[in-house]
Formats: sequence, structure tokens, C-alpha cells
Amino acid sequence: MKPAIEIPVSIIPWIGKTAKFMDYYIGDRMKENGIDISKEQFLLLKYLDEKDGRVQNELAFITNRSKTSLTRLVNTMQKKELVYRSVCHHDMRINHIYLTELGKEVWKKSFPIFQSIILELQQGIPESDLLLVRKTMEHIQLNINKKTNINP
Amino acid sequence: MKPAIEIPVSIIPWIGKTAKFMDYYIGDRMKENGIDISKEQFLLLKYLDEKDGRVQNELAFITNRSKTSLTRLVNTMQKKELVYRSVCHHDMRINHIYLTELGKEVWKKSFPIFQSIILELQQGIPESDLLLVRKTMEHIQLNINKKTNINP
DNA sequence: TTAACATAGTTGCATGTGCAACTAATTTGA
DNA sequence: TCAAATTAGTTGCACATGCAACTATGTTAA
Repeated sequence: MKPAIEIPVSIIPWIGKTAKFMDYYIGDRMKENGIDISKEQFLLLKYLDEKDGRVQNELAFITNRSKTSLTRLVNTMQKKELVYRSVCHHDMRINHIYLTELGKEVWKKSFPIFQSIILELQQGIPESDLLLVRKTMEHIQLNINKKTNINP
Repeated sequence: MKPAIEIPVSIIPWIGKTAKFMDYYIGDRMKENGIDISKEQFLLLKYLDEKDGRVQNELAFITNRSKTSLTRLVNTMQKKELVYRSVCHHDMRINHIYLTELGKEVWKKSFPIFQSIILELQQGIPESDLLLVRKTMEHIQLNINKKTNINP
């Protein structure tokens, strides 16, 4: 029998797996509460509630998505009538994205549920641990940027 | 100006974002090293290297995927000639999945690279922090299972 | 023995993702 | 001023993912 592959105290796979489980869980709980939007769509509602009429490019940047992915996310949400596009008067290349009335409603309904899901997920974890995890996540992201940003 | 949405010391979005960044980074570094397989494919190679000829169902279970997703992952890897299917003699519903010679080669080539990527990502993080993060990830997963497994 | 149930895997449909190549609009610079 | 470069967004292609419905095979129980 070959020994299992050992990686010195690796947390990387744990993070990926936990993120995946969290996504499933969030999706299930949302559906249970009659909210039929994906986590990605939820996030876009969040950023638009914060500031409506953002430009697609900006949304792609703050959600860390490719512009392709964002185009399609907006397509989907437009079909569901959660958001609408509006071409910029000053620069016809640009689309501003706005929440529809339905989009606003869905956001208002889903936000408290999302918040309670987060509390469920973190239940029983001391605040000091939460802070340390967050710090470590930041550290990993810094390690990535250090290697990636060759052009400043 | 509306205040940003506050969630009491939430790490959930951090975990998701970090996982996403890690995935991009792992993909990029793999490609840099001439290895053209996704993280998912890599993981399957890992489990098959550990024990060849596993059943599709088993692979779906240990990788936390739907059987649909696994079917398609195997399809893709079969096209690339990394693995092959073999119908079980005792039960014709079952497929055993085996590594091809190419699959074994790719695994041998990619594993050390993967390992070094992990070290890069964790660089500068004290071991005690790594252990605490892992413990917290386990805690979150337990919180999820507690709610999910209504039928034991 | 054979009808009912259970299991393994595949397929259709919907979603999300990125890269490269593309279109259309705007800015820049010689 | 007008060709070249830049920018915003879309589209084709490839991959990953899940649910529900389906096929094929195997098991069980009346």
C-alpha cells in the first residue's frame, strides 16, 4: 500500500473544500427561503444596492470576475428582470447597470437571510479565531499578489 | 451615501474570495509549467494515483461532486487520454477508472509543482496559524453538517 | 419467479467561468 | 485631421457544476 501524499501542514485544500461546502449550503438555504438567485447574483445585487448604476467594468473588477463572466451574469439577471442596462450618454461603449424594482425587493428579502446564514456558519467559533483566519486569508492573498503583479 | 453593509466579523466572504484567488493562481502556475490540466483533473489524478481503478461513484464521493459532474470530468480526461473506463465484470453498471501511462506521467510531473505552489501560498504564515485555520475550517464544515444531516 | 425497488451512470437543461478574437466607440498622436 | 492605439462590451469555444429525468442493470420480496 502506497502512503497517502503528505504536504507539510497544508491548509490550501481545506480552504477550497470549505468554500465549496459553504456555497452549497448558502444556495440550499436561499432556496429554502424561496429565493431563487445564485450567490453570484446575490453579490451583484449587493454592490448595486450599495451604489446603483455602476459600470459593467467596475462590477467585474470589484467582484473579481472576467468581463465575459460579468456580461453573462448581467444577461441572466436581465432575463430575470432583476437589473437593466442603460447605455451611457457620454460614452456609448459603456453600460450602466441598475436595479429594477424587483431587484431591490429581492435584495431586501435576501440580505437578512444571507446574514443569518453567515452567523450559522460561524457559530461557536471564538472571535479571536475569526480575526486570525481573516488575517491569514489576507496573507495568502498578499502572497499571490506578490508573485502575480510583476507590472505595477 | 449609504453605509456599506456590515456583517459582524464575517470571514465567510474572505474564505470564498481566497479560494477563488488560489484557484486562479494554481491554474496559472500549472500552465506556466506546461501542465494543461485543471485543478479538478489534478485532484482526480491524485486519487487515482493513491488507488487506481476506483469506481466512479467512489470518486464522486471523495471529491464531493455530483455523479453528473464526475461523469463529465472523466469524459474530458478520457478525451485527453489521461484515464480510461473499464466496465466491472461482476456488475455491469459499474465503471472502474484507471490511469493511462500518460495520466501517470502527468501526475508525476504535476505533483511536485503543486506542492511547491502550496508552499508559496503559505509562505510566511506561522505553523500555529495554519493549524488554527485548519481547525476553523473543520468547525465550519461541522456547522454545515449539523444543519444538513437531518437523516443520520 | 417476477414485479417492485435500488443503484450506477448518462443526458438535457440551466448556470457560471475564462481566454482569445471580435465589434464598436473613443482617445491619442504625428 | 485622420490613422493607430485603447477601451467596453460581446461572442465562440472549452470547461465545470447540479438537478431532474432517463437507461440499464442488479437486488429483493411477495
